Amino acid sequence: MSHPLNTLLGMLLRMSTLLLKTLREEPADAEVPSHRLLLRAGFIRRAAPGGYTWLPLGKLVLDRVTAVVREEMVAIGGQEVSFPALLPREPYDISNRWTEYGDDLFTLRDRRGGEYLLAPTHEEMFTLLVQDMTSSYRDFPRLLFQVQSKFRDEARPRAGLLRGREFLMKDAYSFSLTDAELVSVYGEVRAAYQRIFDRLGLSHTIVAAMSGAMGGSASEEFLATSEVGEDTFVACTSCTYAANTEAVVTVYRGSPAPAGPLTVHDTPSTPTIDSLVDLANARALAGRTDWTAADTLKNVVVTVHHPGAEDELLVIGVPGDREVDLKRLNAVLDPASATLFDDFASRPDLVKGYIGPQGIKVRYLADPRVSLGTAWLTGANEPGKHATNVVAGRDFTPDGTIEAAEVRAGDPCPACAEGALTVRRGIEIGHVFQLGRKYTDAFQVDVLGVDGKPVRPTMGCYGIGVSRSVAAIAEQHHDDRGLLWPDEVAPADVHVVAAGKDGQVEAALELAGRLVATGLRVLVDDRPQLSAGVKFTDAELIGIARSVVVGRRLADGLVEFRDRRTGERSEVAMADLPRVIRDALG
RNA sequence: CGGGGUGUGGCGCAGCUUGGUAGCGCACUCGCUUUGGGAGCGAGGGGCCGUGGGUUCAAAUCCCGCCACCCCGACCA
Repeated sequence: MSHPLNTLLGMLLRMSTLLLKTLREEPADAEVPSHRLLLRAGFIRRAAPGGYTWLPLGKLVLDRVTAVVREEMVAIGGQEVSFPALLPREPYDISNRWTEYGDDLFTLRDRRGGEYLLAPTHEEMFTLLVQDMTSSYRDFPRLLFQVQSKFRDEARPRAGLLRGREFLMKDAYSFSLTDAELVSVYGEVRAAYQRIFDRLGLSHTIVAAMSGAMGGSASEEFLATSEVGEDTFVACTSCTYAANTEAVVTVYRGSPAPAGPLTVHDTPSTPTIDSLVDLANARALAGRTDWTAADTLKNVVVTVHHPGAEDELLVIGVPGDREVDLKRLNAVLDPASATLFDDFASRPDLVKGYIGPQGIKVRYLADPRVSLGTAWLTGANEPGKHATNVVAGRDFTPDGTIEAAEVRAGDPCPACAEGALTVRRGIEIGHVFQLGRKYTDAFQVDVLGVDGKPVRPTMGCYGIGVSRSVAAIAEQHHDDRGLLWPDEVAPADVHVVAAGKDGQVEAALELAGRLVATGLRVLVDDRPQLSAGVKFTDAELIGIARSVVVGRRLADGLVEFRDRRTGERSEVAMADLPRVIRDALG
């Protein structure tokens, strides 16, 4: 319901009429802090599987976040457009993403049977638009963006806003004629992203990343540091290297010692690495009693699923002290995906527990640590037998290397000699990458160059999860009493609480009106017949950092000013309040 | 899609083992009192117990199927 004062510079929100219901109890369905608090404080409501309604308070925050993103994009020359979310199949067939995106794509048919999709991102449409509206080098470079709902049929939506099937995203695309120009635009967008996330109060790390289903190269992610984040990343203790674990490059800095001839040993009942190491030490295989899991070569069989094609069997060799990280594996295989193979009955040549790379009949990819000349204790491809001194390059030759082994804290940094990696978690709030000509090639976009010959533009692609950022902010800015929004995105500048019955509500409204007239955005708790305790608790839950209590000192013309961040509480004359608030807001 | 869990007024839960037609706290409505840290008393309103089938004189409760949601794993902003 609008209020006459909203026409002035500021904004007045009255809790007595606001569509708001705070929840005293924890919602049973919500696990992570942002989800719990946003529900409890009345910012969002679940409306569909993976879909949330933005309530008035939440919508204010969402719009503030959007405004920051928009400002910074415009500041670097971005031009805002808006595409339909409901799109026909054809462009996505041309880019092959109708198939590559797979089950994550929401598809539907119209009444004539025509096939449509709800767009997961808009590379195709931006590319077609630029093709349609440009014709020469004079039209470049261009940076276009939109802020729009995206749709992805996530296998498992989770954690409220953190992973929905419908979510708000800012997606931007740059079109340049030279690689150097792309690098330059990329740098500008990257810098704008840093400003955006700084303004949003999001503590984040920029990490090297894989480019995922969009294709391309030179990819970096902005990860908001958070324990509930779904991404794991590493950072070096002594240099600036940081990477998503998916993108970590394994370094092998050893130099293999000369090895004796390959020897096969009877090793009954040793189908696991642990049992093999125990037996090797007990029997002193090859005269050694210092065998560890790292001396063994573990060979893991996976089924690779290629979109729109036949499945393929693949064996991956990793040091026995490491697991195959399916997340990393899937990242390097993208758009194909892999699952562990377990139908060993159908492949007698693959002896479960005793597989070795020597003479193997399926495609074999090895961890970089399995480098030329290294010797391993591994399976002999016969039940109950293993072999020592199985040397890479002599006894077997992998079909290639693969980054699929788990990354661990303490692993050597690939970028510097002395550093070790630490492992942390984060929420992916932004992603920038140099897409290249994948889409301009697919749509054969050519424009006339200076020399009159056709030039094919190269693209950059830059995304920010806007709704997800709201959740990330909530994750980083809350305490045990509730949310605590950074000033830039708070639903209001100040929360005025009427505590008392002797005219405090009327006085609070009058005071709120005066603050609004100075341009402040004010949330006033003018709910009648509510105890002060309820109002204080709700104020803390909602999380506007500055509050003003109109209460028992009203008769003396005094109110209490509170700053939840500093814990400061002071008595202030009402006349001084606008200045005090301005000072606090900085 | 694999594993685990849960579906009972708006929210949080009990009842289910041992079938008998639904209850508690919060929220909501009305009255009186109360009013600076989640008020008190009294009187009320609101639920085809996720859904379809079965067993039974009788099903929230027992049996079978389905669906939804949450968590963990595999995919993404």
